[in-house]
Order: sequence, then structure tokens, then C-alpha cells
Amino acid sequence: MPKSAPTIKEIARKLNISFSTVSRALHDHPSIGLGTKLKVKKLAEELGYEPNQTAVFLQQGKTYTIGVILPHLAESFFPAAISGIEEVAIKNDYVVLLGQSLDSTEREIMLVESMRKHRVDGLIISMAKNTTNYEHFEKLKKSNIPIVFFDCIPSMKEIHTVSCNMISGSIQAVSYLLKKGHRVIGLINGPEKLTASKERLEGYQQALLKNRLKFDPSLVVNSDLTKEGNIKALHEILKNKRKITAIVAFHDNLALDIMQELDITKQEHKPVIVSYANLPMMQFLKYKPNASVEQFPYLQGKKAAEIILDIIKNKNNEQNQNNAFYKIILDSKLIDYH
Amino acid sequence: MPKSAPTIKEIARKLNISFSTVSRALHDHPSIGLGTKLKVKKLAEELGYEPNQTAVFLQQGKTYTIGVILPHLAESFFPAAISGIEEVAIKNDYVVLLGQSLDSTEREIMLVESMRKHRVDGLIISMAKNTTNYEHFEKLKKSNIPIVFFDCIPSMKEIHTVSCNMISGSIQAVSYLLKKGHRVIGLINGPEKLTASKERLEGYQQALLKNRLKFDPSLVVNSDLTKEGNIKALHEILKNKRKITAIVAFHDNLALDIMQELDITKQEHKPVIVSYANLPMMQFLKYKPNASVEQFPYLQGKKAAEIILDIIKNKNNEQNQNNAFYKIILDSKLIDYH
DNA sequence: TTGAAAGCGGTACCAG
DNA sequence: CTGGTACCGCTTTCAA
Repeated sequence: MPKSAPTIKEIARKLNISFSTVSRALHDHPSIGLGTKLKVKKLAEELGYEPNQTAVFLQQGKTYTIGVILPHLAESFFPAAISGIEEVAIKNDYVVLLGQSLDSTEREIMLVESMRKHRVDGLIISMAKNTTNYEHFEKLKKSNIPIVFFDCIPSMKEIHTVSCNMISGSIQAVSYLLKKGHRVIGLINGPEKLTASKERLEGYQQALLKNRLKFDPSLVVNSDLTKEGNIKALHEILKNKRKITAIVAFHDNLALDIMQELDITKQEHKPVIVSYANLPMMQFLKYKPNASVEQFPYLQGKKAAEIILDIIKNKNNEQNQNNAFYKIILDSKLIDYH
Repeated sequence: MPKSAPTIKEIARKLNISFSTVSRALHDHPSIGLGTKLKVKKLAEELGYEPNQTAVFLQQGKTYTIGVILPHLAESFFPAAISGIEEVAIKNDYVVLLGQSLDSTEREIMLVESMRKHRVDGLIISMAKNTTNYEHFEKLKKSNIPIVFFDCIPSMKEIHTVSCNMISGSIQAVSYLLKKGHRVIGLINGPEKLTASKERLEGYQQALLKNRLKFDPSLVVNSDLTKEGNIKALHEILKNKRKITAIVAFHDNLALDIMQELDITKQEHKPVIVSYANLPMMQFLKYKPNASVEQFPYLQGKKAAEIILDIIKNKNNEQNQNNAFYKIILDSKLIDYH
């Protein structure tokens, strides 16, 4: 006997009352006899009755589930973001459906489909790095499932976004180095087309400008962010005629690779490094960046979740239709390790 | 007009046929007119019809969702495990509901409740470290929701488990050190009552025995795994009259802490270290463990997911009731970094 | 080949 | 205060 979960009807039958009465009793409906109420509650307790939420969901047309799709969990950025999302979700009696796209568009599409099928009430997405076709997102909008994008955001109009302004952090990073007396500062950036890369470059330039220094394009190289690419970029930048004393690295991971390479190749004057991410592991390194730009993933996740819940809850409000779009931009911040 | 998703009935109405016909047409039911079938499919396509899975779920009594509850995502062990779970889930058209207990029993209970309410088909759990009361798990079993425990497993009878045998890895670790000539090997273990600690100690002793060496209890200390605790344990063990040349550390994180401390306090002869976890970041350290024991989290996750799906699918098979319990034990393996 | 109707587990309205 | 009933969206059996 695979004792299936007890239902409201079973309780009704055993008590010889109608199941609507049972339903009301369980909900403390005001107009219900105290006696029956107690009887019902007692039996429900005994049977270990639990309302079948899927039934409730069906008739409410909601699932109290928010889907989260992100590239992967390997980078500590994303676990932190999820934690922020989960925190808000839990407080609102929502639950989190997780999917990793592994930076594959194909898989991202699959996940979006799957979450749509499961009728999530809303979706929070950090897009796969190389997704360029946004049909699956459009389809989602058509299905009337709200999305909030964060971190890696598609260039679509009329979407909700949460992101971290890297420009401010970049300015801080470069200013920090300038204040320490560095004048020839290299920038090993990510792929040129990435917004993230553009923002870093922008900040780099602005900081120079502020200090009335001329921007020298030969001090900037791009890496494809693979280990080999990073090392190649390092050597390329070190070839510069001017003596580079400091490097701004696109990401802590890139910093790790080039620091290792600097170590292996035994450079005599190791450049000072400033990077991005503020990975927790950094503190354990001996030769580490002097500082790293924090992007507050937890906060980003939290914000994204708050927004999606807000949208879900106001979905049927006439006013909020198709007009306002959230664009939350947090400021990044340089964390000094010394 | 918050255009709600089109339903089977709408299609039926527009086509002036009954909605059961529509349902069948959509499912390629054999006994359906080719003409109507095409008409229906065409309109469904146009309207962007998608079956409401929550309705399907309700009547199937399934949600195609598996819940995963684990302490947190900060340690790379868990993201890897999730990836394994997700892989299997996706292949089987299941979806993953995630919850982090943050090693709080209270929160774990909450999550279990929440997942029960959402009627997950099965649950995969790595228990919060200090959970000692198992009522919430028992309740789950009563609700007929299958659970597979992995990694941190409660001491309950009649449960399904996936775990990694740390004894074999520990033997390898100590043997490795012995082969290198070390004779005075310290063990900085975790909290005494943890299974994980017991297994490490067990392996430590067995390896000594195999090599006809005497076990010296004074070479073993326990840490509470906080940073302070780790450092304290290190100094305690270094006080030993015998000269410790190698240390087996409970976990890479502990190794990190004590290596940092050894560095700071400028010990002249730094002991060789072997630890557990094989964290990806280890490769970037200069002073790093010589080797680390891998626990194959991805595989553990994968196995756990396979089991839970197997149970779910055979749930209504008479045979499989309450008899067999999976106890999968993977072997750990020492990874040499040199 | 198609329609009608029951039922999955609830909620909520209308009667009485 | 309680029972009856319609309905949420879909699958499936029974009849026609």
C-alpha cells in the first residue's frame, strides 16, 4: 500500500461531513463550528495531512517558484548571487529552481523552456557569455513570465536589469595605482565586445584623464580569458617599450594566471596587480593582487529577487503594464588587501 | 490585457470541437482525423499554446522536480555535486529545486517543509553539520517522499546513501608520506564525533599498521575547523616532543589556514602537508599541500540523482517497497600535486 | 473519429 | 454553520 498522501476528501469521508467544510475548518474560516473545527484539525494532524500545493497552485495560477539560470556555480560570484536570491525568496515563501547554462546558448534555451514548462512565476537570468540570439527570452516575455537579468545582460530593450557599475571601480583601481606613484599602468582586459571590458577600459581612461595623464593604447591588451590567452596577453603587454610597473587585470582569475606566470618566469620586478572580483581565496595567496574590485554579487542577487517578486505581485495591476523597467545599478568598490 | 496563456479549451472553442479532441490531437492520438489534427496543431502553434504542466502534474501526482538541500555553495564541493545532480535531472526531464541550509538545523527544517509543500518527487540532502534531531526527515519518509543522503549523512536506519569512503584515501595519503620517508606524521583532524574525522583517523591508523609502525595518539589533534581552531591545533601539534615532518590536514581549508600560519610565524622547516578536497584553487598556491584527497563530488551528485530517479520511477512497484536500501560508497583518491 | 464526463486536490460562492 | 457545486487545465475512459 503505497499510502498516498491524505486528502481533504478523505478527512471529510471519515468525519461524515462535506469536504468544503473541512477546507474551511482548516483555514479557520470564521463561520465554522468550534466543535467540527477541532475535530477536523485533530484528524488532519493524526493523518499527517498536508494541503497539496500543486492543486492550490493550479487554481491560483501561480507556482511560488522563481527560476534562476546562470552560467555555472564554479565562480564564487554566482553562489553568492544565489544566496542573495534565496534569502529574499525564502522570506516570501518562494522557492528557487536552479539551472546552469554552462555558458552554452543551446543549454540556456533548454533551461528556459524547462522553466517555462514548470510555470515559474518569474525568472532571474545571468546570460551565457556568448548568447547573441534572444528569441528564447522574447518567447518568455510573450508567455508573460517576467525576467530580471543581472550580471551578464542581453542588449534588449524593455527589460529589467540589475548590474554593477564597473566604471566606478575601475576609476578607483587606477587612481589607487596612480596614488602609489605608478605612471605606466597596463590593462589586461577581457574580450573587447563584452560590456564588462568596455566599462573597465572606460574607467581606466577616465582615471587617467582626471589625473591629466595621456592614454596610451599600447598599454591595453585583450585576452580571451583562457589560461593560454591570459599568459599570452601578459607577455604581449610586458613587451611594451615603457616599463610597466602595475597591471589592472580583468578578473582575479586572470590575475591568478598571470601571477603564476610571472612567478614561473621569474620576472625580477613583479608588477603590482589590481584586479576584479575579490575572490575569497585571494587572502591565502602570498603574491596576490594589491586590491580587487568587489561587485557585490549577494546584493545583486537580492535586488534581482526583490524586483522579480515585486513584478509578480503587481502583475495584475493595470498601471504597471509594460511601462516602467527597473534598471538597478550598484556601484563597485575597490577592496585594498594591505 | 494581461493575456493569460492559451488553454486547450480556447483552442477547442475557436475550432468548434470538443477540448478532449484537442487534447488527443496534440498528443498524436492514433484515432484522430488527420484534418483535425493538423488544424489543431496549427492553431496551437499560432496561439503559442503550451500545456500547463501544473495541471498535468496535478493529475499525474508528480512534479518532475527533485529538491536538493545542502549546507551552502561556498565550498566547491557542493557546486560540483549539484552539477552532477543537474546533469542527470536534465536528461530525465526533471528540474532542480535548491535550498541552502547554511548548516542551521532550523533552516534545514524550514527547507524540508517548503519542499514538501511543493511536492517534490524526491529529495537529495547533505545534512547540516550539527543536525542531531531527525524528525523532519522521518516526516518526509512518512509523506512517502524518497530521500537520498550524501556527504553528510544522518545516523538513521533504512535510508539511501551515497558517500565517499575516506578511509581508502587516508591510507593512500599516509602511505604517500611514509614512502617519502616521513616517520613522524601529525594528523590535524576535524571534530571528533564527525564520521569524516573518524574515517580519516581510521585510515591513518591502518596505514601505520600496514607499515608496522606504532600509532602515537599524541600526534593527533582535533580542530573545530574555525580559523582560530585550526591555528591553535597547529601550534598544539608542533609542540610535540618528536619532530613532525609531515601533517595530514582534515581539509584543504584547514591546510590553507595552517600553511598561512606556518608562513607568518616563519617556521624554518615547514612540514609537508597532505589534505583533503582537492580544491581547484590549490594549484595557484606556492606553498601548497603535496597532495590532496579527491572525493568526487560530481560523481556523488550524479549517483544520488540516479538513485532518486530510480526510486521515483519504481515507486509503485510492489517489490521495491521498504526493502532494499541503496548504500553507494565511492572510493576517494589521493591526487599528487607534484 | 469525436464528444461527454469524471477526476486530480483544492478554493470559493451560493443556498439553505 | 454547513452542504452542494462550479472551476482551475488537463488526461482518460466510456459512449456514441
